[in-house]
Amino acid sequence: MSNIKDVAKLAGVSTATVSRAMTHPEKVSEKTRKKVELAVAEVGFSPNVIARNLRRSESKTIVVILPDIANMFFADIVRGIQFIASKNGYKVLLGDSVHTIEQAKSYIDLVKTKQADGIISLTAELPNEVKNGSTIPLVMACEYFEDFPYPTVRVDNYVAAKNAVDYLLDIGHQRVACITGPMDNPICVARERGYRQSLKEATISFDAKAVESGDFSFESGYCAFHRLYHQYRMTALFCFNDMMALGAMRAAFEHGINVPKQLSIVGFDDLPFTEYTTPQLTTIRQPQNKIGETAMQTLIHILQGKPTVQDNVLPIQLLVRSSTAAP
Amino acid sequence: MSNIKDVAKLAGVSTATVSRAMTHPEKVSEKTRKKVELAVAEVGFSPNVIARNLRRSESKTIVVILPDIANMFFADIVRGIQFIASKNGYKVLLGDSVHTIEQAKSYIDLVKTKQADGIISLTAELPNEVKNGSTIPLVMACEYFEDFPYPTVRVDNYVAAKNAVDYLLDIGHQRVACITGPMDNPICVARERGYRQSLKEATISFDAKAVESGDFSFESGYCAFHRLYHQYRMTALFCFNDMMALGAMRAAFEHGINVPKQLSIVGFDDLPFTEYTTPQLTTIRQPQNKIGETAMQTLIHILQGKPTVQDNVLPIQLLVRSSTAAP
DNA sequence: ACTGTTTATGTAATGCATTACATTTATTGT
DNA sequence: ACAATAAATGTAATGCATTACATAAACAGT
Repeated sequence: MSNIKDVAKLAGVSTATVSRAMTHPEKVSEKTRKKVELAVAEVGFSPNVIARNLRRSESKTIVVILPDIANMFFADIVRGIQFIASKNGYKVLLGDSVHTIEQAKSYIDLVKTKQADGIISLTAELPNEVKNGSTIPLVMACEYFEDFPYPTVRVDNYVAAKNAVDYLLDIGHQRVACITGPMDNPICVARERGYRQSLKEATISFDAKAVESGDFSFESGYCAFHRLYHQYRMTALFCFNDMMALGAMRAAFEHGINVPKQLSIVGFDDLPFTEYTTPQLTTIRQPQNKIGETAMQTLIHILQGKPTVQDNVLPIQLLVRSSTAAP
Repeated sequence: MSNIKDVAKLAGVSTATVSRAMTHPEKVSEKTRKKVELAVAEVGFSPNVIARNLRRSESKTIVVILPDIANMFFADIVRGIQFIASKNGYKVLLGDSVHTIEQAKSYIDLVKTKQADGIISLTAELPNEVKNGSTIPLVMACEYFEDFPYPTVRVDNYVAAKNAVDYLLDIGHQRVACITGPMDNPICVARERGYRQSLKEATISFDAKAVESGDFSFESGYCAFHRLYHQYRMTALFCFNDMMALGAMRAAFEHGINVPKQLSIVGFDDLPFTEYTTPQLTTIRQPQNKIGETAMQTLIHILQGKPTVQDNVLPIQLLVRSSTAAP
């Protein structure tokens, strides 16, 4: 492979001029630029980015840590990240932490070893050294935790959950059950608050029997439904994510319960295939793409030393489809 | 950040010794190694990988080009790739080409500029310079095309399709329709051959009215079903992928056709959520994870200059679930 | 004790582009 | 036409780890 010296020799100029001609064309005379361009084309030169990175001590690469690459929810977030990243000359390294802090750490180390400039984390399962604050350029998307020292991009989970339940109450439901996620997750805590607040405002008293928790998986939704079925007579069910909603829907189907005629179900996330299920799932749409874009934009600002918004809260949207109806 | 010189000074040895102590510990005396390790810990040194990469002119990074990051089908392939990659000290850069050759090219350029060591492509939408053969270390997974000059990892699409249709015929179907993908795709050509061969062996004559083509999307499956419905009386339907199968299922549902009682449907791919649909989809499982692992392993072999298998064909599996039944 | 080998360590070149600083060339003003 | 300023280009140091080669130290054999 040819290097900058070859070009310099061929063009009859110094390497400095070649470098300038390529990266700061305005600092070089028209004539020389032409000569250099010609020489570049002639030898088919493209700069060794590793050498450049070494010199500039930056990598123009960012790492996205996500807990599970197979989770559809992240696909559009990653897309948004990539869109803004490539627009700004950044590459995106995808790090599947498989829900382990150790893996996450290995990705964070890429920043320490100058292989990456910053991190966008889609999981709160991070090493403590990071959680407690560090100098690493990091943006958190979706997840977050108390006293978080990094910029965050997320939706208002409280409001989202409240909207969903408000809607169910609005169309006439009185007995609204709920399948939550793991309650050590701040997101879930916020959603549960929304659920409770909505009931409260409708002067419906909270019933612990109406709430079961899952772990965001289809199976856990399926099981939670069975538990609910035996302890609470509901006409509507709000699930903290779509996978659990689908699990519940399956369970309902097996009990011979018609959705939405006998039971309305609302999910959360708007996974890409929820409109392909039968019935199509009513759900809360998170602006995944926008979340990704905002996170990347924020990270770029950090890397450029610009001021950043510490807490980006993006709007959600209730998508009413055919899994809900009046009781 | 500390560098190797700091460590060398603190340990009272040369930088060469520090480097050796870290990368080839056996070439250094017990005593010195201890000293170096101590010094490394003391200053919190981790080698600047960019500098190392520059020296070694390798990046220990590979790029996965995929046509659509939001397509679930690729998730497990990427996982398999990442598993083997990280086992071997490689990082994985994910490149969403958004079905454009231009984007693909920009990822391939990463190899030319030494930012990546090789490519795994999950799409055949590649620039011609690559298609016609080049010196770039590249492995193709799933897709392929005629006279392909790179190692390939794939399933036998002919056999897979034949298995699927054989199964439908075995359980008693006589009128088996088919929704194909784009017929300029070698994969689809192979699958169609399988479909035809299966019919032929059962002495059922091929009927062009029984075949409609889609573009692998849910919508195209939905539309193709409508067309088929009006031109062919089928009791079973084989779709070239799961998304189209789901689209067809929805269309059937809207026609009041019960699946599987009145119509059996078979998909292809085994997307992660096909077991969560109602009814659960009978489909051909591709060993996605294994495909990814094999592709990465093959790429590593190429990078190490070892001999490689040119065409890796992995076994498929027919998953009989509840979208199929005897007519 | 002395030569011949191993083994350990150091020296310095290398990979390549970038950029501060120095020098040369071109332009402007009088 | 000459000084003064601006613009263009060159020189060489820099980022950092690696490794071929050179030297020094340790060990083995007689």
